[in-house]
Amino acid sequence: MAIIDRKQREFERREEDILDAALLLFSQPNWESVSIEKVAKQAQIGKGTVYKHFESKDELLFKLMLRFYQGMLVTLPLKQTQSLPAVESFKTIFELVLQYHIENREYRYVVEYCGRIDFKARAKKSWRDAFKAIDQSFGEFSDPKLLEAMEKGEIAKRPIEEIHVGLAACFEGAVNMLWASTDWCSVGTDEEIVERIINFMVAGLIGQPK
Amino acid sequence: MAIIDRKQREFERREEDILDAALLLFSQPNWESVSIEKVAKQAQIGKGTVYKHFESKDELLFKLMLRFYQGMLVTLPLKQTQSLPAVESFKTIFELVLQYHIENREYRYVVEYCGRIDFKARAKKSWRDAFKAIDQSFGEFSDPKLLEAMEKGEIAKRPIEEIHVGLAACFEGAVNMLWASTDWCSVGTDEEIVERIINFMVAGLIGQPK
DNA sequence: TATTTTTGTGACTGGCGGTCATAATGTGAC
DNA sequence: GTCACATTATGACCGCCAGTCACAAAAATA
Repeated sequence: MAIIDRKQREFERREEDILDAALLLFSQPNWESVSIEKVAKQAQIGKGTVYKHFESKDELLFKLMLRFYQGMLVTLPLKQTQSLPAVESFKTIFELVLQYHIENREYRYVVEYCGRIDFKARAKKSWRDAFKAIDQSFGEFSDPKLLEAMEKGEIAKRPIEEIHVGLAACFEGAVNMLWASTDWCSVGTDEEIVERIINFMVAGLIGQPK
Repeated sequence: MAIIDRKQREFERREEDILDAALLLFSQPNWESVSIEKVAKQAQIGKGTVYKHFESKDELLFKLMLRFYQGMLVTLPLKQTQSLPAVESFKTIFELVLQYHIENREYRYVVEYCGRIDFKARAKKSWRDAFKAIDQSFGEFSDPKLLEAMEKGEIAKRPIEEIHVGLAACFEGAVNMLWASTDWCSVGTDEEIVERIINFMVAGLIGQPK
């Protein structure tokens, strides 16, 4: 048993090694031309071995994306915002999430790749489920706060889905902006973008009194 | 001269033919596996001929994307919204733009492809300029309305960039949602998404009184 | 040590984007 | 009509990649 455990651990450690090597290469602008063979070389193993751990390049990228979002979920509840008024609390969370994206910019190509329409379309059911679980975590984290804030009249009363969809769209667009900004027509520094987006999101969050 | 003109026209017509053939193939879910050779076959010409018109597959896709946005610019001013109050006018425009995306769903893979971080990173200067010009058209179309609405107190006074960034992010996220919805965990029908997003955007547009 | 099982490997396959020598076509002088 | 020349179209070819698989190396077991 102890042997199986050790082997198991070694196997998993190697998986982490591959992921680390892959992220190192996939964080470079030329990431599209990074082949599995190069990842294998970086991890100092053979190409075939990579396929013992990940059944496709897509799965390797998907696992990296999962690591990114799980890391985000971990950092979120650390900052205690209970004592703040709801709107301030959400503002802090928005800032945290956007900041996390800025600080973990090395994942940008990977995360964007996994957000592509056709990546999603060919994603296996288990991947969709993993993704849904993350979405759900966010919902569980924020929905009680939202409902309470509506009850207290701090934000306009309306179907919670409206806020979900609005914030999700805004986040997605904002992240794309932050991650692409250096390469494309810049729309300002990261800080400027964050500040502007957050003001806009807060306004959308509060909503208009009926 | 007349001959050059005719040849020129024929050449351009063939370019349109290639673009049409390409869109037909690139609008299918398997678009990623569509090679230039298949596009050529669809257009009933040789592979090399395609490269006489477009210096790379990227350029072909870029030209298609331009067609999409130019089409959008054309449809926008058709709907006269001058007489409406600013907020209602913007609401109508939001709806028009989102509707245009829904109705021209066949461009979704192409437009998404050209929005990728690394596509933008390797884009030639002339492509960036073409894109900037489109952005500018949107600005010229909406900025006067925005400033007037601020003056009249219909929306909160603040730097116009805040609205730009917020709306742009929201649009981008919303479009992604609409275009991916069928393939991914659905967040509602197109109509529901549009309605929710628009409410959110309007709230963000109006902003909070200081 | 000998045998079996597990794990690691890189040569190989089919298919891609892009190139380029060559073929096909069109043009204008005579 | 024909011929020399210019223009345009072509697909065989190159280097490269994702993924496979027959086999080699290593580890476990006897």
